[in-house]
Amino acid sequence: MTKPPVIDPRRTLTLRDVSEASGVSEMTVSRVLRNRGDVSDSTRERVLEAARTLGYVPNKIAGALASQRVNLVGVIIPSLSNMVFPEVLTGISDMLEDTGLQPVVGVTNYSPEREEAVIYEMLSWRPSGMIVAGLEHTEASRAMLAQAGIPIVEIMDIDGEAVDSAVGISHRRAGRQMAEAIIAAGYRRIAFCGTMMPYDHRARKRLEGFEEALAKAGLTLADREFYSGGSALLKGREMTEAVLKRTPDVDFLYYSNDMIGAGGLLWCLEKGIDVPGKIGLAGFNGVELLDGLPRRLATMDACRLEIGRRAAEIIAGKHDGVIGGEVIELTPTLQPGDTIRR
Amino acid sequence: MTKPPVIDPRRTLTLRDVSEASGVSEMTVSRVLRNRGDVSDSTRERVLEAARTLGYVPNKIAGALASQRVNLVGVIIPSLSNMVFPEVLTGISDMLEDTGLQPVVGVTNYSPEREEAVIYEMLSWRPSGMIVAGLEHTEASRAMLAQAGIPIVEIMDIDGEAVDSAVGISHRRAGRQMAEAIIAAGYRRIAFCGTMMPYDHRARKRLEGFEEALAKAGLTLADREFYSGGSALLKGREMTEAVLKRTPDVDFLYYSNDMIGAGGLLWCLEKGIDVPGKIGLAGFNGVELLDGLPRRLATMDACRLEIGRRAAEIIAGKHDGVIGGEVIELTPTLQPGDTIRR
DNA sequence: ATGGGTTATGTTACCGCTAACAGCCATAGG
DNA sequence: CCTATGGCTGTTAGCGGTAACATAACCCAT
Repeated sequence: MTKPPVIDPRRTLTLRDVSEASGVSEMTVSRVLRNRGDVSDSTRERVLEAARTLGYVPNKIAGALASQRVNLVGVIIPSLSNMVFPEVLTGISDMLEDTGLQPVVGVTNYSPEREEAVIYEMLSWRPSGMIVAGLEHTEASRAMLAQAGIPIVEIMDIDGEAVDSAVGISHRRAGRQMAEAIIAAGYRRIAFCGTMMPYDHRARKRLEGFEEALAKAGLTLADREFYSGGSALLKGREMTEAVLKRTPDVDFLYYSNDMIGAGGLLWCLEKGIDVPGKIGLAGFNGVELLDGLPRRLATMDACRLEIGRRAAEIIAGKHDGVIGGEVIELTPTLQPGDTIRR
Repeated sequence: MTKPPVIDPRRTLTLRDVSEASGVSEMTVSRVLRNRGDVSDSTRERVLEAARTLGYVPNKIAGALASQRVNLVGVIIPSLSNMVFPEVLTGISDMLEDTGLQPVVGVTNYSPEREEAVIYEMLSWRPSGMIVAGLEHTEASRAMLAQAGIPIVEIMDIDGEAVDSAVGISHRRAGRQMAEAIIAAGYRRIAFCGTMMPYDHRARKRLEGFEEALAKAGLTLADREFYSGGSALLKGREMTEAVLKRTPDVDFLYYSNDMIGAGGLLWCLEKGIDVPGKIGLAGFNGVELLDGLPRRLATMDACRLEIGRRAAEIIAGKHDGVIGGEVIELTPTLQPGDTIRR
């Protein structure tokens, strides 16, 4: 004796429900809903009508399993509160807009272990491609990405070895370039303020490039100060005050990002310090926020939107023919603003 | 004659590969990898070893289809560049941390149509729950959410009708409360600066509540100014200047968010305007940025972290027993800062 | 030896959809 | 008239896992 068919009114609908409601096979319904193959107009109408009135939402899990196709692109970034990454995401979304591909974001909080877990989780959904911030990953992460058999694009940074493709700028060069501009402007007692996070490799590379250029000019950092956590704007103030108290003859402050730079700028202006006469300031990133500040902070644009676009392009382009292994270096432009002497 | 088994070294691995490599059935491998059921230590060892050396990553698509379980929670927000939403996300992630649930973010850019599309897309992956910002959705969106048979939590706002559960604050009440504080401080010529986005319902409700309270005191807005797009800090400056030029006797400016409020504050301080003596200022949100400003802007905390946490809690809690229909009202606290007379 | 209870592993039948192919009908051409 | 062609629809066999049940091996108490 078979169980009576219990019809649960709240169970989720399947193709079969739509097929029964419209009197055609499941396959035809599937074709209609995906706009595939030939279906007569009258049938299409009936199917769409049925799907609409039932409120049918296809099950992509089943679809993806059957078709071996997943329209997702994994995007792995260290943080959302940095403002840099949302902007990269915007670039990615823009470019993916009408490719049928969909970005899915994972956040690592600058932790390599967390990154490894997020990569594993993402790959287990078999995305069509992955975009990962940075070139530094655990051994296992690199192996997983390399094995995945999908296009991988590492973004933001190109100073290092890419698993597959890469789009970014050279942070080492960016640091160097800024140092050269500062030295050319006549500053000599130069200090650095930045993040202490051990895993912010890009900030580290900028500082390395910066010190490299200083060394070439026979200079060394006059002072340095690090922070972690808290309101970046406030930290910028505090660090600036600390450095100037400890090393009063400093004549330039290089910040590892614009937010703390802005804090420093506000503090200097409040104290009536002559910027850029007595002290020059520079940050990094070119954040929109700066437009509203009393004075334009010197900075370097990190090409965030462009990085997102190009990365997405690589993924979308590879959708069919797999090529792989491109490295695209973008060149940030130095925006001297009003905080470096001319 | 059968085809010779072509072993593609780059094809993605399946349970079968691990099972063959370790000499047990696929089922046992599955059990090991999910820590389910009884497996002897020696077998477990062998299986894990095999999986590790092969670099096997499970296929969650297949797993989800078979088990009818998906460990994803859809989170739908209007924007990532608002700083409010990343913070809500942080609250959600924190709370979901060790529930095995994973947030997946979708962005609507404040467009109801886009929201509808994103909801459809998300539901097609059959998530375990959905967290959606706001109470205003298209007819179709509401229907889809209601039909989905999963816990739905609408966040940020509670002034309206929820599909299922809701966690947020009353923006109408928040606006009213701020107006009352301003009036109590003796200000009378009060103007408003805010976003023009037609779909920022929460800003609208705050303004409605604000005007309501003004009316009760026999007052009306002395002026109003709207913006859209661009650097909020800069827009804050521009709007402030515009209002004060057009209506010089204004003695208070209420901003729809802290960023434009901060711009206004910086502008006033630069112009040497006495704040809060001649002009009072207030914003909304309690963003971290404010800590670094020369003066603390009056604002109201929107309970963003708490909202994220509570929403996640509802989703996670319902994982088993479905209850539904809770509405949690959080109460924002007014932070008078230094820009309202006392 | 028998039976009952563990513990550890294997077998079977799907989950909901789609690729690939098969079939059917009408029309057009020979 | 028959066959070729193309448009439309249906059938079959998985995709890669997991739930549920079946089985085997071993233990101990009877």
